[in-house]
Amino acid sequence: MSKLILDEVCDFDLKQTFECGQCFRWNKELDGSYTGIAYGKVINVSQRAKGMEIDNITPLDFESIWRNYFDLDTDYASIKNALSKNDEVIGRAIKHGSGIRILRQEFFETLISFIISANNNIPRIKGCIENLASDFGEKIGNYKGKMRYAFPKAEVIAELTPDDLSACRLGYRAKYIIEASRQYMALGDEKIRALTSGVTESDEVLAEVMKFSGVGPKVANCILLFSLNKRDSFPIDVWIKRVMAKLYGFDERDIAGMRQFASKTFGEYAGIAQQYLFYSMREERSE
DNA sequence: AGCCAGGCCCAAC
DNA sequence: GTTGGGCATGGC
Repeated sequence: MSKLILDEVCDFDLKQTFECGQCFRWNKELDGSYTGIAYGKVINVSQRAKGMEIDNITPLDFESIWRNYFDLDTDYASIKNALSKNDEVIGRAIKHGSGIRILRQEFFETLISFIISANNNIPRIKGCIENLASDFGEKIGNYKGKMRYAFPKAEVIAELTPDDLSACRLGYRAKYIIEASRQYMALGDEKIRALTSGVTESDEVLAEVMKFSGVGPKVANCILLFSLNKRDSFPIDVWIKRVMAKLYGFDERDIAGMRQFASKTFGEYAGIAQQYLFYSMREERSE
């Protein structure tokens, strides 16, 4: 394990990317760097003037895992330009979170994490997921003085009972994640590959993902956006309802109207636009 | 203390 | 197909 320095990574702000609500296993260190876990690995990332520095990584892992995970081959500058060109409101939202990148997260982890996210708040979601990992995930090793755990495998959660999960404090969601894990196992590798590979149309993937227990329209759209590479997905939660009401004058109950507007205005990048809106709205709250 | 949180399920229209 | 009540837990 060693350090890796990446110069010239554009449009990547660690705080904005890790604290925009898309991921739950990245935590800020005292020095301002972030330590995170994905794909059974733990790395630490520091912001540098023109890029980033990564600790506890191998060059092979960078190429096979992290380049894709951080979406480094996507040109966010051109996406931001395309979005701003047709709509000046989104242009202002982009200024708040111009360094957001949409991570490409693992399917099963994203599925379970966003089932847990329903009617829940981000600090508690993170706590629940850490409980799950430390109770049922494989040990990765010690890093910065703490034992680190991978996200549990589907085959492990599928065999649990709600009682086994009581210490994780999932509340009524425990039964959903057990059932969803069983459904995931029952899908089989081939079907899962079809969903994750990107060959299937968004509508069809959405319908398939919504079959999971505990997954409704909002959670499904998050899974498509944050894991299944469907950047046109537009998750609508309470924060997006608020920001759409405030910036575009929608009635907060008009979900269908918002979805239609997002598709028409933001097109294939609706999900990325959604992240800028979400982040700008939450920034405002914390001021 | 009480409202709220990256909503979903299920029964009743 | 749509609507509304119920829901575990704990952050703020």
